[in-house]
Parts: sequence; C-alpha cells; structure tokens
Amino acid sequence: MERDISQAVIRRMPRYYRYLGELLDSNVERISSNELSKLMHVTASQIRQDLNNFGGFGQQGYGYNVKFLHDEIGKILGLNQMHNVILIGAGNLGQAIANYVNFEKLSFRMIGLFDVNNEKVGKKVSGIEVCHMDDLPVFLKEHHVDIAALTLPKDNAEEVAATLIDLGITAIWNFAHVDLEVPDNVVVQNVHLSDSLMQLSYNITQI
Amino acid sequence: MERDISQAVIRRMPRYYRYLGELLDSNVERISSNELSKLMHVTASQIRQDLNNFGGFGQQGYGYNVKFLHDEIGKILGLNQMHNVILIGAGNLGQAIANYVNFEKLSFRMIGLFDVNNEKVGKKVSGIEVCHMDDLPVFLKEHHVDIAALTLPKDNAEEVAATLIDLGITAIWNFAHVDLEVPDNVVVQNVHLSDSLMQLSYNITQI
DNA sequence: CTAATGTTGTTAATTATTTGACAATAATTT
DNA sequence: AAATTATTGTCAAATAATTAACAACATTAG
Repeated sequence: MERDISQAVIRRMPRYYRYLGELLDSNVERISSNELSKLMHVTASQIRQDLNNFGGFGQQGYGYNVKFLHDEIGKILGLNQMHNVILIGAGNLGQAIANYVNFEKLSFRMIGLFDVNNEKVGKKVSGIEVCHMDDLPVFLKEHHVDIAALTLPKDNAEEVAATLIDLGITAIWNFAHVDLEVPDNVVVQNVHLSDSLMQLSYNITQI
Repeated sequence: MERDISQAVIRRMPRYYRYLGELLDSNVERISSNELSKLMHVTASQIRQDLNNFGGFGQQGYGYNVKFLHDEIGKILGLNQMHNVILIGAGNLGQAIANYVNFEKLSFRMIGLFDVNNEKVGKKVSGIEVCHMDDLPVFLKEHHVDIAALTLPKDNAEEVAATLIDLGITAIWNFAHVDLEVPDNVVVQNVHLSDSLMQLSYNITQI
C-alpha cells in the first residue's frame, strides 16, 4: 500500500500517541506542531515530517485536532483492533507483564498463560489460570492469538519460539535476552532489560 | 576525555557484549569482524567502526581476542564496577525487576526497595525488605546509591523522580510510561513497555 | 625466510535522517 | 470583505549514520 516507513519514525509514533492522549485527557482541543514540539522536546519540523509519512492530518492556520490526530495515530499503530496475547513463562516478570497488559487501556488482552513448571500450573495470575506448555497446541487451535510474549530464561527461548512459530504464531514480544532467529514473516519486538541497564550504566560513567 | 559518541553506537554495545559473552562461554578464543558480523546480522564494517570509537582492540590478520574484547566493552559500559540500585514501587513489575537485577550476573546489586503502600512495606522481595518511602532520606544518607529504578504508576512518577533528584540521585531507570523532566546532570533510561508493544502492533499490521 | 592470505583501522562514498525554509492557504482580526 | 497572522505540507539543505574500499601490517603457509 504505502512505501516502507523507517523504524526511526515508527519508534516515535507511540510517543506522539501518548502525548496526544494526555492532551486529550486535559481537554485540549487543538495543537500546533510548534506547541507540541515544545512539549515533547523535538523539532516541529520532525513532527510534521513524521506525520506526513501517513497523511496530512493538520490544517493550515489551525494546527492539528487533538482527538482526530490521536485516533489516526491509533489506527496507524493498529490500536483500533483488539490483539489477543498469550504469555510463555509465568515467573516474576511474566506475572508482571500479564498484569500490565491487562491493566493498560490499550487494545491488548491477555488470554493465556503457559509455563513448564508444574508448581506454577493451575495458579491464577491476573484472573487467568496458568496452563502447562503441553496444552499450547490445543489452545492455539481453539483461540486466535496475535502475539506471544516470551518471559522465560534465555536458554529455552529459542526452542520455545520455534515451537510457537510452528504452531502459527507470527508476532513475538521477547523479554529473553537473546536475539531470536525467526523466518521473515515473523515479527519480533525485543525488550532487552539488561541492554537497557548497560546503556544507563554507560551514560552514568560519561558524566 | 573523548568526543561524544552517538547513542546509536551506545545502543549496540550491550549487544556486542552479550554475543562476546556467549562466545566466551563456548570457549571461542578469537573472532574476526567478518565472522561476528555473520553471527549478529550486521555489517563487519559497522562492528569495526563502532569498536574504533573506543580504541583499536583488534589485530590485523588475527581479528579480536574474545576475552579481551569482552572485558574492554565491559569497562566501556562501566560493568567493571558495582552499581547499587534501589527500586521505588514494589508492585508486580517492581518485584520482577528486583529479582531480575539480582539474578543477572552483571555488576548491579539491588540494595533497597521502597513503596508508599503499607500493605507492601515489611514484605520481603528477593531477600530485601520493602521499606516505606518515608525512610528514603535516611537510607540515602547511609547508603551510596547509583541508580533508582522507578516501577510505579505514571501519575506519581514525576513527583517521586523530583524527590529522588533532590536527595541526590542522578540516574533513573524509568518504567513509568511518562517522560521525566530532569536537570541536565541526571541520566534517565526509559523502558516504555507500552511503546514497545505499540511498535510491535504496527509491525504486525504491516505484513 | 619469503610469499600469500587475512584482517584491522581508517578514509571516502553512500545512504538515511533531521532540520530549515517557504509557498500555499486556512483562520482570525480589523 | 480585505488584510494580517498562523500554520501546514513539502522541498531543499544540512547533518548523521552506515557501508564500501583499501593501505598497512600481522599471521600463516610453503
């Protein structure tokens, strides 16, 4: 449909969405790229350039309608449709993520939790019973799943990812600190907490 | 000391560190930028360019000594010295992060957990007792703290960050999905999970 | 010990991203 | 209703990041 948009732009879109959401909550009706740029500490030019990758959402002499722009960015990000999420690895981080996903008022819904550890199976997290990994194939036949979150030790991550992909999963939110090797049709979004912490560590030592 | 190195480079350094660590575990003694590039799916040129921001760690005709390079990158990232971390907000995510930081074999040590919720105060997480936020000033007088992790709702984040900064904290690992406004001498590293999930959502819808 | 090979560090070229500038035009003011 | 002001969308310029090329030189092979 449209030409490929750089990930540099995509990374910024959720941030626009967030700020527009806050403006909406504060009942701000319109905003210019200039005002928004001051709020967000980016250039107005970048905001206009970014948005115009997807279409002209503003109006000369007026600026942008906050509600309209918020909705449009929501659509761009695919937040106008519900995404069913399952999670593999119901440890501490997994439980936190399960709660988080359900709590946030975005279009994501945690519908299944899985673990290999029998101590965790049967336990309820965020209102959902943890199932054994062996139940996954049946579950995936009975439910439409958009995203699998991987919150397990890195040693099992690659193997579990392969299983998930075999079973038809095409999007992985990966918290294991390993880079998964996946086919082209599978999207992986990494959250490498240790990388983040190391980056912070670097920036500390530079001041 | 050295010229400013772009964050694009810094973001890649932990990944090099990770791969070199794995090579080290597999008893690989030396590696060329070309071999590493194939492993990591980046160009050899980028690897050499990145590393040479910090010095010449390789040897012509030989490549890089894995252990040496791993150590050097560790030093660059500041992992040769222990960092004391405290955490504010002992909810699900906070507890997960507390365990995570202690578990990972990096140079970070969780030394204090704080919360405003009296139900959480006194509870032990990862061997550390949760204290009330009110105890923070005394704690910070008695302990050297390098990093504060913020795992609390966004509504309180800005205020708590201000308090921490007043008390002398200069590095924040921020999990609240809000962009903190801080003075120049304070470093903030954001982990915006919702942004990450939205980016994934975008990439799903594009295939 | 010499020649052939491999591989770095670095410079140059290319590509991508960001910023600046401004014509076009809508909104607002007079 | 005309004049002024505000602000976009977009093109061009500037800057930054990435990739390619290669001279220099260490290692390995003969």
